[in-house]
Formats: sequence, structure tokens, C-alpha cells
Amino acid sequence: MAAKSEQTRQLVADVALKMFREIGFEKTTMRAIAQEAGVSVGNAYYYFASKDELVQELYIQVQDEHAVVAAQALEGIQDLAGRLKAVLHTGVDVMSPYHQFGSDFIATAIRPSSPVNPFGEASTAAREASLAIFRSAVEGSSPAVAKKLRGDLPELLWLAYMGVALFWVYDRSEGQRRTRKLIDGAAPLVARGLSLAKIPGVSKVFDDVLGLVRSVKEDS
Amino acid sequence: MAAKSEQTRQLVADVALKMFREIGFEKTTMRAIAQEAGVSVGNAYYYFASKDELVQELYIQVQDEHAVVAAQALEGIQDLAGRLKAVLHTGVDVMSPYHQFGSDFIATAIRPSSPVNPFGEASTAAREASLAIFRSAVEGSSPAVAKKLRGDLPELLWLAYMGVALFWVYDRSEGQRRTRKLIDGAAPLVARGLSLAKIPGVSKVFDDVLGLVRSVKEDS
DNA sequence: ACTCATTCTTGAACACGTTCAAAAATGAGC
DNA sequence: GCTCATTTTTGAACGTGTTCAAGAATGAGT
Repeated sequence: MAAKSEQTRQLVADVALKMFREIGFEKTTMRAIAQEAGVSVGNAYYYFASKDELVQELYIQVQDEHAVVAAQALEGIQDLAGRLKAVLHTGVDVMSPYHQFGSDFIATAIRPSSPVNPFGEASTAAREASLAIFRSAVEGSSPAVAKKLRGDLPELLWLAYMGVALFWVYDRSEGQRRTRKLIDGAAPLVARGLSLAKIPGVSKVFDDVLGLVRSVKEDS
Repeated sequence: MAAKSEQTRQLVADVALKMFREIGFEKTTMRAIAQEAGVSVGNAYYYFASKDELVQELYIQVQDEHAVVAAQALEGIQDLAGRLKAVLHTGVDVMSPYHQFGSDFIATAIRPSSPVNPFGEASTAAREASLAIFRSAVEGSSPAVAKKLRGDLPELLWLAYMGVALFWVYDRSEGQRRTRKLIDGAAPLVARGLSLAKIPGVSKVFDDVLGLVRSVKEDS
């Protein structure tokens, strides 16, 4: 049965994630994971090509949870500021058990070669899932976001979310209070800033920003 | 004489930086550096407590060069957009010999524990030097930047510069063409965006952005 | 010239992530 | 039940960054 193999894989992943949470990334050695799971080091490597891939496992799990919790939090909230807050706060919520481990995660994630790199191919699925959350936040909001912004906004917000995550990693205040404050302050500001798009002089600047974003994205 | 000791230190640093440039970060092992420099591994560690500290040496050197080259490039340029371009382009210029090594550098730099972390204590001097460049870019520009923005703008631009550096690391286009394009496009947009501060409706949003930045910075 | 504390240098040793040849377990086909 | 290719498991071994006890070189004070 394929179940036995899958069971071992799950066991290793579970032990690893538990140890990441409880004793941190660096202290969780591959040898310790193997020992705790009752398998050999080589066996852990049979299922996960590197320690990074175990981090990817965590990343996927956290993203999945974010999707669920965010969807729930979005229910009944209409205004963009509120919807943004909901998505960002739940994002921080699901990450919080791993805060002490955050900087190692980011250091891992940021190398282009890493499977966890949020811009990379190996995490396309997780990124799409995360993007979908922001798309839903934007599309479901009323009053509606200006049509010309609607297409690119989710991606830009996702990018901003990466920034918030980075801020959170560095946030040493208790319970990451400062990150919460940043979210509460920034979300309404973004919403208000976007509403300025109606002003003619501002509108042109917005157009150029979007043009730049698109042109840089496509390379060319 | 203290010169002998300093000589060994310089030798190790020079060999290390040369190897970083020529064969990359990971292939440049401490053993290889020691051998190439004709000293023992332990001796290299006498002068640099970790491989990261050798990266810090590189960071400082690159920043110093940026300060010189940027100051030169700013001469004779009046408008903010042009001054921003000058600072950013020279920034990319001085980094370019290390592009292949960039992702390892960022991965190192991003951990709060690293001496190279741009937000950390160990690189206060380098950060101040870099901030000074942006301060000079802002203060020397004419037409002048709105008074209320002048104080915080350099720091925000420096932050944006960190973003550009991140973009550059990921930029796989030849000669990092896309980064150049981003700079050329974004600099005038920033300048134009700032000029919108005169519009009453926009002004209030700007005030709130500044207020948020300040309040998050101070913790509280 | 001779101390002797200080500075500098050495290389073996440690724990880590990772690899790999070999062995063990599994299961489909007969 | 036997065969044998495939999947799974093992643990020793490699190269890495880093540490450290020990020794060598240095130089100020006499």
C-alpha cells in the first residue's frame, strides 16, 4: 500500500514542523528530526530533498490556513479598508506560532534557488492561493474599487503583504503589537489613497504607476 | 608594530572579496580563503568572527564607493527626479560586480542576527552613510521638496532603495536592464507624486501617511 | 640581553546539511 | 510460495562553518 510510505512522510513533516515551532529552525537539526521520528537521517532525505523542503511544507500549511481563516473573516465586511485589515490580520495570526523562526524562514525563502521563494516556480500554487485571497478582498468590496485599478491591485497588495510579513519578522514588540498597528493604520490609508484616483491630476500619476508596473513585469 | 596585524587582516579581506566576486559566495569556503591568503583557517577567524563579517567588509566597501560616486553624479543635477535617478543608478553600479552573489548576500543580510543586516546595530555607520546620500539628494533639489516631507523623505527613499536592491537581486535580465528601467520610470513618478502634496485632498492623506510612519517607528 | 604578558597563529576537532552505496522490505506476476 | 524489479531504509562518509587549547612570535620594561 502507498499509505505506509505516505505515513512516514507525514510523520517526518509533522515532527519537523513541531520542532520548528518549539525549539526553532537552527536547533531543529536533520539528525534530531530523524531521531524524534524514529527513522534514519537518510530516510528523511528520501522524502525531503533538503531542510528547505521541510520549510516549504510549513509554508504551504500556513498559506492553506490563511485562505480558510481569511475567507471567514471577510464575511460581512464591505469596505475595502476593513477587508484589507481582515486579510492582513489573519495573515499575521496564522504566522504567529512561528515568529521566533520567522527570520530564518525569510532568509531561506529569499534565495531564488529556494523552493520556498514566494516569487519562484516551486511555490506557484501557494502564491496563487495567496493572490486569490487578495483578489477576493478587492472584488468583494463596496464601494467598488476603480475599474482600472481592479486588475493590478491584488498583486500589488500581495506585494505589500510580503512587506508586512517582513516588518513582522523584525517586530520585537510584545505580541508584535507594532505590526498590528501598522496594519490598522495602513489599511484605511490605502483605501483612501485609492479613492483619490478620481482627482484628475492624481489620476494621471496612477496611470503612470500602473504603466510602469506592467512594463517592468513583462520585462521587454 | 600594529601594521603587521592590520596587513594580515587586509590580506584576508582582500582575498575573500576577490573570491566572492570571482567564484561566488558558496564556493568561497573559509578554507579556500585561508589557503589562498597563506594563513591558517583559525587565523582568518582571529580577524573575522564569521564568514558573515567578511560579507560586512564587502558591504562597507560598496557603501563607501556609493557615497563617492553618488556625490559626483549629483553635481549639476537640480530636479528631484534626476537626483533620485543618479543616486539609484550609481547604487546599482557599485553593486554590479557582485550580482551573482547578490542573493546570498541578501539571505545573509536579512537575518536580524547578522552584522550586515541593514536595519541592525552593527551596520549603523553604513546605514547612516547611505541615508546621508539620500538626504543630500533631497535637500539639494530644486524646486524644493515640500517642507513637511523633507524630514522623513530621505529615510523613506532609503527604504525604497532597499526594495530596488531586492528587485535587482532577482533581476535576471541581461545587465539587469529591468532594474534600470524601474529606476528610470519610478524616479520621475516619485517626484510627480510628491508634487501632488499641494492638492488639499491629497495633502491630508500625505499627513496621515507621515503620521503612521512616525508612530510605527517610535513603537509606542 | 632577558623577562613575560600580550598578541598572533596553528590545525585538529565538532556539529551540521547532505550524499550514496548497500541492504532490507515490498508487492506484482506467475 | 517463489521470483525479482521496485520502493524504502540505513548509517557511514564528505565538505562545510566554527571553536579552541596549545604554542609561537612580539615588544615594552628593565
